[in-house]
Amino acid sequence: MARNKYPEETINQILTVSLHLFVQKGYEQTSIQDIINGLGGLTKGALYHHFKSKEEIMQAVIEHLFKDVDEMLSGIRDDNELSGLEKLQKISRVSLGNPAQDEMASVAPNLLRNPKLLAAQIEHMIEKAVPVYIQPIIEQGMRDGSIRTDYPRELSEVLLVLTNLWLNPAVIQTSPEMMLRKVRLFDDILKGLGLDLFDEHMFQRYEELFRLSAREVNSEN
Amino acid sequence: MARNKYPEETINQILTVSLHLFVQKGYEQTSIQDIINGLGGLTKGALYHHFKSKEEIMQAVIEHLFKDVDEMLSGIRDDNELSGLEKLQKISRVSLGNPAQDEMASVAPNLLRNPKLLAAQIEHMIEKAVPVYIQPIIEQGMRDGSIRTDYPRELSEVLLVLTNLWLNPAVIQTSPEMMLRKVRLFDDILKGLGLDLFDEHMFQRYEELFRLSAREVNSEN
DNA sequence: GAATACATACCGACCGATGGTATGTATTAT
DNA sequence: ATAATACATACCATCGGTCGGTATGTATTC
Repeated sequence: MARNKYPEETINQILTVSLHLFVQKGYEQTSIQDIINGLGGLTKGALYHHFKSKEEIMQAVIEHLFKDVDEMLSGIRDDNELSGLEKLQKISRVSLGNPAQDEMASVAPNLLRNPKLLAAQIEHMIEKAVPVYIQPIIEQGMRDGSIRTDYPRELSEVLLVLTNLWLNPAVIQTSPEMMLRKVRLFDDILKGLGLDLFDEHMFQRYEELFRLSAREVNSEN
Repeated sequence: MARNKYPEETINQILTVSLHLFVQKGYEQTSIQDIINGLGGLTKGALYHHFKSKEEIMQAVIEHLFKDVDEMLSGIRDDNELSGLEKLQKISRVSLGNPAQDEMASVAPNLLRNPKLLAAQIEHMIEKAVPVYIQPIIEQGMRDGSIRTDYPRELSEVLLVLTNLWLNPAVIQTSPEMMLRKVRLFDDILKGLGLDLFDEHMFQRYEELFRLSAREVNSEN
């Protein structure tokens, strides 16, 4: 293949193809040859010129995968108009608001069959999302009086563990009915901690989703 | 190598060696040759006579790994002397009671570096521990009046997700100090749900653990 | 209680595919 | 012109797995 004047394009293509394969077939089940085959003429030498190992490709893919959510979180964190609580509300509205459209979930239907990706998500959550975004927001909430807790760090972790793992259908497959029940219990838990993240509007979305799916099941007869 | 009159011994040896390697180096990083090398003269042919793939060895190892905890859980579940709540209390006493001695945690210090094992644990939790043990116990508690909830299934999942993932130092590495704070927040969450799982005695253990570690840090000067 | 028939435990050479490397060549930047 | 870069090609050790074969066990028959 002819040499590309703009090697970034090549790199991006490698990452795009790899992302698709890693997410579809799983990291371990994707061979370097699979990636090369999806690259339209590019060869192994080219790939190993840009990345020094399969693992490094994975790392780059992960980074790219979390870039969007990181930008969303930092945008909300740095919004000067909102209280701590309002920021948390906004985050849960965005990340739980469109249950079907979550990029990660939509492409990786079952993270348990993709353990490497699952571990990467947990690691990102603990090493980055909690200390860099959620915990600072909660601490702001403690200062501005919108959130009251003795455990900012620990509460951040609980919030993310529950939303990103327990409420994540890519980790625990969940029917719309059960998802509605889960969200209600989640709301109970948060209310018990003095946190009020959800408005009626959000429940209505899940209820609608539930009613839609129920109708589908009925119409299958 | 001479033929073994009791082939179960051979199988058990394969499983023992594999468990050690999988847990120490990780599943993907353990080669069949590694296992064979640890087997004292047994060869590849023998190994593949007893197991048809590396994956099947992993499955057998996992099963063996969860046998103990399963027996503990079913024993408590079938205890006719206890209320539902008392059973939950007993379970958390046993599984959170000796933080350092948890078999799984002690052998696999970092599950994020062993994603396959992590996924297996989550799967076991959702597919078995919740529906077979915890949920029935909670439903008993609803009948005998010791537990009040509208979400037996969902509450079971939350309990296990928080204890087995969030409170699991093999998943999220945690200092004794932070572990104490986590357990306190966990207790707050449960109390908010009307669940009272912990007695003072348990907190004292974690506090003691904390004080011990603090002294260690001081004596390092 | 031999002889026979079959099942099981194990051996070790071999296979294609895998992730990775070494080296060569053409193109671009300086 | 020359150095750096983008890519190709040939090659490597190791990987998980297969297969034909042997030795040793057990059950059945005579």
